[in-house]
Amino acid sequence: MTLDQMLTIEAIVQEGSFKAAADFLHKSQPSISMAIKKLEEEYQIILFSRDEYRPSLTNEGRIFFEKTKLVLKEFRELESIAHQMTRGEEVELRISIDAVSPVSLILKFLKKFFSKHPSTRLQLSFEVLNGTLERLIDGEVDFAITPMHGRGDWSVDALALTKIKLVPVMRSDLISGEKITDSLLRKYTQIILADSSRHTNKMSSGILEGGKSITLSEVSFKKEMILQGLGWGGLPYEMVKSELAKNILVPIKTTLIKEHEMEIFLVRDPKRNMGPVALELWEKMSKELVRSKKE
Amino acid sequence: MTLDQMLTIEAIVQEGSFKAAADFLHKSQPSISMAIKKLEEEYQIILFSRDEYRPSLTNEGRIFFEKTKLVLKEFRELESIAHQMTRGEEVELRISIDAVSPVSLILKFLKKFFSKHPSTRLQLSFEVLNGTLERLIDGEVDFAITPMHGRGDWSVDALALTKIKLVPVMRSDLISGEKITDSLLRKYTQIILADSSRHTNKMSSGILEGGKSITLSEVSFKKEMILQGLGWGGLPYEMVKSELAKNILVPIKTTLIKEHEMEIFLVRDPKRNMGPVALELWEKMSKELVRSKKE
DNA sequence: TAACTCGATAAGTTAAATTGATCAAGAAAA
DNA sequence: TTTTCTTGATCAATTTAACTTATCGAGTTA
Repeated sequence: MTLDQMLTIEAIVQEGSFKAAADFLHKSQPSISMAIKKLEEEYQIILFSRDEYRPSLTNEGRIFFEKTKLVLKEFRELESIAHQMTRGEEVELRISIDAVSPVSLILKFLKKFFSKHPSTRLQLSFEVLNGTLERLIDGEVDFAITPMHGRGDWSVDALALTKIKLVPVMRSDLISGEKITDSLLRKYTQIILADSSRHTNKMSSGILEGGKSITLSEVSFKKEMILQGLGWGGLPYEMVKSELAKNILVPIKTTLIKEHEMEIFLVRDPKRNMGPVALELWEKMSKELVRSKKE
Repeated sequence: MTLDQMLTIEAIVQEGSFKAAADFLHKSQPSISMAIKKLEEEYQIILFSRDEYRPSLTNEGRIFFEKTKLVLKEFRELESIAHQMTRGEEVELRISIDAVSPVSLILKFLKKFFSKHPSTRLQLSFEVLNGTLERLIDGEVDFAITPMHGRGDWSVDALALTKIKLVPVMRSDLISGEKITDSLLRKYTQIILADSSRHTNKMSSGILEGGKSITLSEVSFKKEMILQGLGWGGLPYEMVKSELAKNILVPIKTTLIKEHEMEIFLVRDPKRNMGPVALELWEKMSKELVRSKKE
């Protein structure tokens, strides 16, 4: 069975006769007859009844054709993807986002951007610390959105998007007005996000030496644990803004642990060539996100 | 793009090299190289990277192959259906059931039967009066389960399955102990099931001449309307058993309108040849349904 | 009845797939 | 290290298949 045979069946059903199907497919009539005959011989079934003047699907032919339509549907989608690739358009764009990034801001932009590129599928993954850049270097994603953690040993193109404030917080009722010191903090558990990289060196950021700590992999879990009073840890300001205003959480400021700003970058691998959609994303992202920062 | 090319990609990915794929597909290595080369030229994309010792899917190749797998999945299902047809097994069996039939009894049997034939799909349709037989004669279904309405002008094979009692009923509070006569009945609306046939002569059964009537196409609606007191009409005894016992509905017996028994037949078109599954159904249905009638 | 349609068939042509042989390059084994 | 094996690309020769033209009988339309 070949795709040509399936297309032939479809053409016959659509056009109503072998000859008309031949014209439709720019082939000769015997070619159509042969294609169907071979298919019928292969499975020893009769697909079309030729008893009457107009050919009609037999019972088995009808069932066969129903399934054939599904195969052709998938096939045409594959063809469409292939043609999109021919034009150089990306079929999918994969972006790895670090957990501390201003996710809602970024998602808002991405949603708008990809609504203009409906044939390019966005695939997001969320990583922690080195995980984002590792995925970029490994070629698993096309872009990373992440802080750079001051290290320049990655050979990547980075584009500053926005700044976030990382605030160490804990529940206000845990300390009840007491002054927070490093030694006090050591009594409580520090909730730490685990570096999600797999083969580059694991790194850490803002860890208080000598204290108890719990490591986990999801920033939403981290916030939840801090809110439950299970410990303290750094979270993006935007994420804890309302809890700080309501005094549920309080910012921590000691000699070792304090809030600090981080620059979030859009990062790409210069060794890999970007398609037109990726290029447009790269250019629009800086403009639009800078503008939205002003608003 | 051909199916062979898709199968070739799959074989390369699966076997890990062009040569291994060639062996797997019982072809020569240049044949594999050519198949991929042609595909790559057609869409001007590179599917496999040959830079390293082992070939690996490129980024585009990976996306292409992901969709290819879906096409092949549908294709193999079609092949499976075709092979099933080669063996003579029915892929689907369509049965048209008349609304007055003991549906739950029949469905119970069919469920059991088709659980033993998982590759044969059951397709049921519900019709009224001549609709079932018309669909059989038109070749739209393989079997009809229906009463025969005494007419022998259908050239079909019929197998008596079971008997049902058709009881004319109405709401008890509408008549409040009054004796039911034909003239009394004419004051109320008769709820009639419409014959669902499309081109043979419409027929009717048990209609009281000279009375008001409403015609509808669903037996469940008919029961609902009678229960709501909107009129009277005949319903299968099994369907109104509990309402009769609770005296919500009462049976009607006049000179013209009274309960009568109907034989339900399994009917097939002798002109059409049955596959093995249909044959088994034909044979088992009489035995099993007769047995279950005794129970 | 004549002109036209339908699809099947046969013979001849053409295009395509396939193969075997060979090559250079990389990997594995001695 | 050298040898041997395996990787895929390439070329020419062969085989296979697909396709076309011409023709047929049967059924339809004017």
